[in-house]
Amino acid sequence: MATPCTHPRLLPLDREFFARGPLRVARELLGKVLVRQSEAELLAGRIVETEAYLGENDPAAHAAAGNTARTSVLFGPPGHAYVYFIYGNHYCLNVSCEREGKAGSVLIRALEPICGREEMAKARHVRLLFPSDSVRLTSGPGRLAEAFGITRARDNGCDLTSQKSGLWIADDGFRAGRIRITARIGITKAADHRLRWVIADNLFVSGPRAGR
DNA sequence: ATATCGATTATCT
DNA sequence: GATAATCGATATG
Repeated sequence: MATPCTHPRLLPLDREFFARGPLRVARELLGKVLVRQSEAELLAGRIVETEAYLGENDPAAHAAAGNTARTSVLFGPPGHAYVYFIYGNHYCLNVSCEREGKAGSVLIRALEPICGREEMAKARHVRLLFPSDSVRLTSGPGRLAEAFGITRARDNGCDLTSQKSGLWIADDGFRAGRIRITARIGITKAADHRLRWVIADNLFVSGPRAGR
């Protein structure tokens, strides 16, 4: 049996939180909690790694292609999920920011599991034999999406400021300690800007040198 | 420890 | 037709 989740209230952030520039939102999202609630399960993970995508003038951003069927959520109101499919295998989750009409988003790159580890392990096809195995649940954008059952069909465009969507971002009072800012990972265009925020020394941060 | 590669498909040129 | 905001496996130092 999975251990029950006992945690302070997980109330959603308000829309104004997201109605700011992606740099600010990327920084402020560190330490917040991504929550998935369905009839079957309650999943929660603390955000430990984010990246800012700046909108139409950022060559690395999907919004650089303009407002298309794929990217329309990015041009909509803030606080909504932009989910895209990549490399024929993986989904990734962004939150839209800025005011409606202006693109800009934050990619959620890694979480530290808070509750629902057993369910996440099942979704990820991972066996939790040692404590260190939990790193592979949510360390990386594709991994966390799989752990939370996030797909484009299910979640693209959903309101991350509402519990009714079943997927939201909460503040449980935790405040991130030391923070590091680095270049973004896995991109070829505009790769020289420091637009990635991580909680220093957190084992669940993705990429090399994050611990094992 | 780093490097390289295959998977597999939506989207854009 | 090429590429991509990734991951897991395999090879090599």
